[in-house]
Amino acid sequence: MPSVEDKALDGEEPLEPPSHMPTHALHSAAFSGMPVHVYPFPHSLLPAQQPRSKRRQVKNACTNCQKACKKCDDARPCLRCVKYGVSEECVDSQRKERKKGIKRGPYKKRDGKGRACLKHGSASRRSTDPRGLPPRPAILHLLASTLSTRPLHSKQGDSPPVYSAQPYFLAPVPHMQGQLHTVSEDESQGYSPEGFYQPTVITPMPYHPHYSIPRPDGEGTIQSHYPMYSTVYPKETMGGQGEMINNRNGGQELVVNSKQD
DNA sequence: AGCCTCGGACAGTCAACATA
DNA sequence: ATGTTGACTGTCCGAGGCTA
Repeated sequence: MPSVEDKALDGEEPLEPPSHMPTHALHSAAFSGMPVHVYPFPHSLLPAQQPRSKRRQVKNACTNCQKACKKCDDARPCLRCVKYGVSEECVDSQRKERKKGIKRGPYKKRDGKGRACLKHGSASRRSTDPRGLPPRPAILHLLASTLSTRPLHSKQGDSPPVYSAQPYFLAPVPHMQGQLHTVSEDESQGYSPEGFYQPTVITPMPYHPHYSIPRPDGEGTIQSHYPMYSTVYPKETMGGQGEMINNRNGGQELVVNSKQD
């Protein structure tokens, strides 16, 4: 069973998916002047052809994560090592040299239908809905900073991390029910019979790439470039070693010394 | 509940091969 | 020279077991 903290690290399920339509709104809002409630969109009702976001792998996991077969990240120390207080052991694993000179048989010709490689056929698997449903337009994507989840990519020296949006839908407050966009029979196939507004995409707020953690000496906080995970870091992991630097995102971050003399 | 282990699916890489 | 293919290698999901 994956532990809760691994889930938190993974950010795969930022919110517990409701068993059916949610009964309470996350919060209220106004959309196009209309009062609405914002609900997390039930995963079970997400269009099946919506691709499950492709698993993204880091280029090089640290030795600890590699050993534990757990998700690593590009930062050093990685989140997992920081969490377990082994930041100083968080080093890139060595990659073996690729074998060379291996002879290959003749190639199978493609018959003009996409890639022959079925082993990597995730794209074709995702492209069609098993129910034959037409593609649905995007459901409203709202990204609240407190609900933001995991980076699609996050790499030191790379562009700032991009975070995926959690799908939400807007529903009118109860007295507005009569103004619902009603989903046609065709549209509703495989989806909630309950109405929701015409799919609308709100551009996500840019992810704020910093979070604060208390300094070990109690003097203020430290800004780092990880998302705000639910995990609570043990105090000893900060250890007092390391130094504060200004990062390129305009904040400060703690650089942990890998070795102490 | 949290942590550890580990089998195996998945993803990325890149050299061999094909072709313009 | 450039594109394609597929073998190779690494990552990490997810299930099961163990411990506190």
